[in-house]
Amino acid sequence: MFRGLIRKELLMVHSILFSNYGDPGWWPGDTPFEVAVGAVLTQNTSWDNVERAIHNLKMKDLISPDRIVETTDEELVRLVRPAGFFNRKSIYLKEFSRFLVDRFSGRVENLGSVPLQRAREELLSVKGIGKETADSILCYGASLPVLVIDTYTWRFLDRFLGGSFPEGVRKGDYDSLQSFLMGKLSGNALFYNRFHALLVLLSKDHCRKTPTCDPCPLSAICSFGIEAGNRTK
DNA sequence: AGCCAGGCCTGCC
DNA sequence: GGCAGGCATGGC
Repeated sequence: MFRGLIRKELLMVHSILFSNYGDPGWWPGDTPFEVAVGAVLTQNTSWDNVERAIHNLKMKDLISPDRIVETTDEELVRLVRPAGFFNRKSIYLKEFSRFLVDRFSGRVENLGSVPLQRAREELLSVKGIGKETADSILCYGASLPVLVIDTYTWRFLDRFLGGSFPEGVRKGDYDSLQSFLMGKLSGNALFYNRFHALLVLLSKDHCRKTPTCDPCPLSAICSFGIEAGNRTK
């Protein structure tokens, strides 16, 4: 049977998680460009490995689109290596940097100078920038009102709803889940920022392969937690 | 030892 | 327009 998911319930999730975790203060990074670099490097990669790569770039003063553009591919590959997929990611970073310099004066913040949908499309035209990476750059780098969808978001929702998805949302369909959640939440940039970040914190603590629902802050309203609770009684 | 981690591109069909 | 296969490191 289909379990509904309404605005009120989603706001409750946010409220509970915010009380539990506080303001996540995302995304880690000293500058918007560093946030964007992290978004590219973390593709299918643990954050620990990304930090090593960012550290390497910082040591060479390369957290700057102008500097990355003028760096040799060999050097970039060497520095990005700890983040994995280094042959691709080094190219992605350079393509993104060139795009940013050419189109937005090298400033991630300037993505907000054009209509949001337009900025997203332009980002998606860059090789190596897919939907999640584009939205991460827009939300966490440029502080624009976009909700990031990632594997944590899917896993949370799957568990929370007990294996089903809302009407119109199909598993793996990024745009459908994003428009569903943003339509329900109708939040501002800060709200979307926090909502996604809080879901990641929750998922890392509780929504793993072998879920640890006790003491999950959502156990009272999550269908998976309720089932687990019932089983133990 | 093998699986996993905040994807994305390419080449098939 | 969906779907496998490839990409690669470091931690557990």
